[in-house]
Amino acid sequence: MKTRLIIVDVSNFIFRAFFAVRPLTSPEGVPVNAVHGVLSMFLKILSQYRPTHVLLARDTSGGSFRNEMYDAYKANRSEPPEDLVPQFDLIKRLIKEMGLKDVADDKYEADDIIGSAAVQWKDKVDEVLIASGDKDLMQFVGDNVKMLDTMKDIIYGPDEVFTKMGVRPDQIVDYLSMVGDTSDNIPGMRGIGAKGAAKLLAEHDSLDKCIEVKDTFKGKKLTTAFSEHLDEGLLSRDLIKIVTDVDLRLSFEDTKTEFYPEENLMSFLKELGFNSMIKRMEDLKYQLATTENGEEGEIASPFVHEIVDNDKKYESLLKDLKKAKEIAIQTEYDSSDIYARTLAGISFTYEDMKSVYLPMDKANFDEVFEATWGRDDVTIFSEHSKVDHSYFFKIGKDFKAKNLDVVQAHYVANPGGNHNIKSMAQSENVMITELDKKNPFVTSLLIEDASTYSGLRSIASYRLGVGLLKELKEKELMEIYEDLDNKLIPILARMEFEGIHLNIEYMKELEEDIQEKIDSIQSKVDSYSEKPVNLNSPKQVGEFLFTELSFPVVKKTKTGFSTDSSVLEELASQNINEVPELILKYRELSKILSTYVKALPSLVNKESKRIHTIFNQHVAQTGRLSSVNPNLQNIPIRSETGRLVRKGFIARPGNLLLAADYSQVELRILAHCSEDPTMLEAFKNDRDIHAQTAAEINGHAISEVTSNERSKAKAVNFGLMYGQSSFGLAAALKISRRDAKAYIEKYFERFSKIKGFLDGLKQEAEEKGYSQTLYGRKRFLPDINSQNRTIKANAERMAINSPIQGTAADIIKIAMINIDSEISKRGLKSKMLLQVHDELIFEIPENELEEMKALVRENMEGAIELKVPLKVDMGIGVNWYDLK
DNA sequence: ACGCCGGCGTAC
DNA sequence: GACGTACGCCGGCGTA
Repeated sequence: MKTRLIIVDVSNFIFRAFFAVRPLTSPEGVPVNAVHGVLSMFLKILSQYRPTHVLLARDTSGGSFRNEMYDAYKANRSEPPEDLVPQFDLIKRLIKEMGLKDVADDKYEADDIIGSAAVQWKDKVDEVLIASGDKDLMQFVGDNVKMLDTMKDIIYGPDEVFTKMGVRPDQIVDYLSMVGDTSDNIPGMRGIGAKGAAKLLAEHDSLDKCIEVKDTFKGKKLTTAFSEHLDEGLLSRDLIKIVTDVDLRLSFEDTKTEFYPEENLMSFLKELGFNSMIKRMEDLKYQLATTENGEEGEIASPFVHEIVDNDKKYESLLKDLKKAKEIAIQTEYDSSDIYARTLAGISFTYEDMKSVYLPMDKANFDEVFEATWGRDDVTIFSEHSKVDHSYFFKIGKDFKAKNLDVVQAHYVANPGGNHNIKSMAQSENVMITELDKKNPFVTSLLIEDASTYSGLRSIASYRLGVGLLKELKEKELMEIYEDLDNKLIPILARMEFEGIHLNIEYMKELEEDIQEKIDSIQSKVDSYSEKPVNLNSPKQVGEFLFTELSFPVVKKTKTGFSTDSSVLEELASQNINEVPELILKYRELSKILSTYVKALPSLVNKESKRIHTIFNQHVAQTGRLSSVNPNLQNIPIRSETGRLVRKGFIARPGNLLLAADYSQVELRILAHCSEDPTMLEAFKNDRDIHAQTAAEINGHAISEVTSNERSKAKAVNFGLMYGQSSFGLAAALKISRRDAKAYIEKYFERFSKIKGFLDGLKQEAEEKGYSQTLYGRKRFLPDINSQNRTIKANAERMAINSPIQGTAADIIKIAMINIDSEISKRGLKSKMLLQVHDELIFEIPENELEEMKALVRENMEGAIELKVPLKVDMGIGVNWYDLK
């Protein structure tokens, strides 16, 4: 077995861990986040990089000989943060309990210990890995010495060092001597930067050689650097140079690592409250035990990745698949193009720790399908089942198996979490640390790498799937997953697959029209300025308005003057000149041009000639969908110019577009939940809700409400669902804070049940730690009991908004599911194309119009029974613009 | 050259 | 500090 020594820069680990891990305290109230982070990194090193020997290098609290050499050495370092200080001793104890060997020395820094160990022991071992983020240590990289960045999972050998730094490892000292190192307050040579240093060393090889020929240098910067700052360079070099003959007081053999978590360690972890770490330890023990007999010259991995490369293996895979009740499947496509992609390979996991990779050229897809997705007595765990669904639509296959999409399930169980496979594996203790974040196409990989890459993912899905089934049940979220989100997956796949037609010629014309207007505005603005102003740059606009033209500053952002539309409107109202108004117009037009008119045509699919957005169902924390590439949920409608973009979205010949949108769905949900009699009554009688609100507040009849009164009431109706304060309302309505406050008070007097309901939402969230929709979808709000007022207030607004927004999202999901099933039951040709939160858009053959209108209305209005009716408005047209 | 972030603006 | 949920463009800045 190959031997591998890993030397860990503990100090570097501690600081990185402290800042990377959120604050955490032990049951006794001691901060322990850095301890947790460091332990996590140790475990990762042990499980992922399988060292046979480990040495931990520590700093001591006092300075080193370098401080005697140079007063300012590390002078820019501040004291360690208060919360970190008590953790140093805990980490020392952790190292002891883990049985790891560490070295520290009063006179030297961790770097010197690392350098000494690397140099003194490198011939005794096959490979040395230095685990640190410190560039300085790259000077030791050589044939069998490498740097390991555990945060990024990158190993730097000589070539990688050259790629990253532009110099060879043996030039690193000279390189840093010239460039300097701000983190250690090492001056370097003023006037020489990264590029310059790399160039000099490429030409002259070393700093000494550069000094020999410095008189031939051209250019002021370079000659000054070598005449005036050479001393700093030489001092820097002495500081950077790492000592390699420190007496380590222990032998290479002493660092041999046999890691068996013992009772003392476990009880220490319990003291710290690291319960999940205990499970990771067990896993690690299991992994280490199962892989002790790695092959000669190999570093062992606990996972087995098989490749199906002959008929016998293929037949045996099919046999195994047919028997399995739970299969994790990782499909690998050759492209992200929904029409062009084909399946390149599949990785299967049906027993723990093992994957089987099937390159599709070795397989009969129909047979594979029948053994897996085509069965109704199997559960399939996978990472992106929507993609598989749309692929099966394309090739005409019927997905019958029970589907557990681990991303979607993880989202339902933890809507605020991160759902990429690597972070899920980490947070769910699945212990697959070998995963990396990249998502290459397997067609760009060697088959061995493809099988490992894909196989790790199928293994992760398998382990995640098993855990998530349990978690969904425990959190009472199984119904949300099964009845809503999971059922929606194939429907979204179908919508994405259908896409929507874009009239490219029209977009081209619109582009020219708008560009012309923009150019004319730009030239008008330029006449007010000495130099041309890039109106797309808030920085330049700010300097132009507030410095050159001396407009009064309205508000600031953290980087400078604010120039947003509210500021520009304020400036425009001062009637000083036309510039603020011109900029407002410019902003509006350039937004439409760049984000929509120019961008959309480039996203038309070559083959289908349509735009295929991707609907994400695991992003918005309330349960809403989101739409990307492009986002078809924010196509302009409010301004007329923007609205013209909608004319570009057209129906197929012989078809019409039908838009059906819920009227005031969120306010109806609010009325239902709060049971406010006035509001219930207004909706039951289908009154104009905002006018009715205004009538109530102002104490007169609905017929006497002015448009100003109505818009005030509308602003409050919306604002209160977002948890808006009087401050926010005042800003929105441009009225005084006092008036806004009085208005809100009057509102709550008149709608007293609403106040009680909203307060109840906050209180419930405080007690339970989460908010909930009518259907039971949860959003966890860990900040709801924060001591920090701002953070708590934020969480409170989420506690108010999420149940309302989330219930609306649940309702439209149900409508979509029912409509889809009704369309297929009746064999209609109509297609659901888009969802825009409270609106569905269909493409309908003309002869199905009346039937579809009735069907859509019935299923949208009937999606849920509330104490008020749900109301749907419809529009029909040949393009999206006309749907009003 | 590329990636990330802030500012801004679009939708519901 | 102050209005919830998203996505994407651009400029500017740092190399994460």
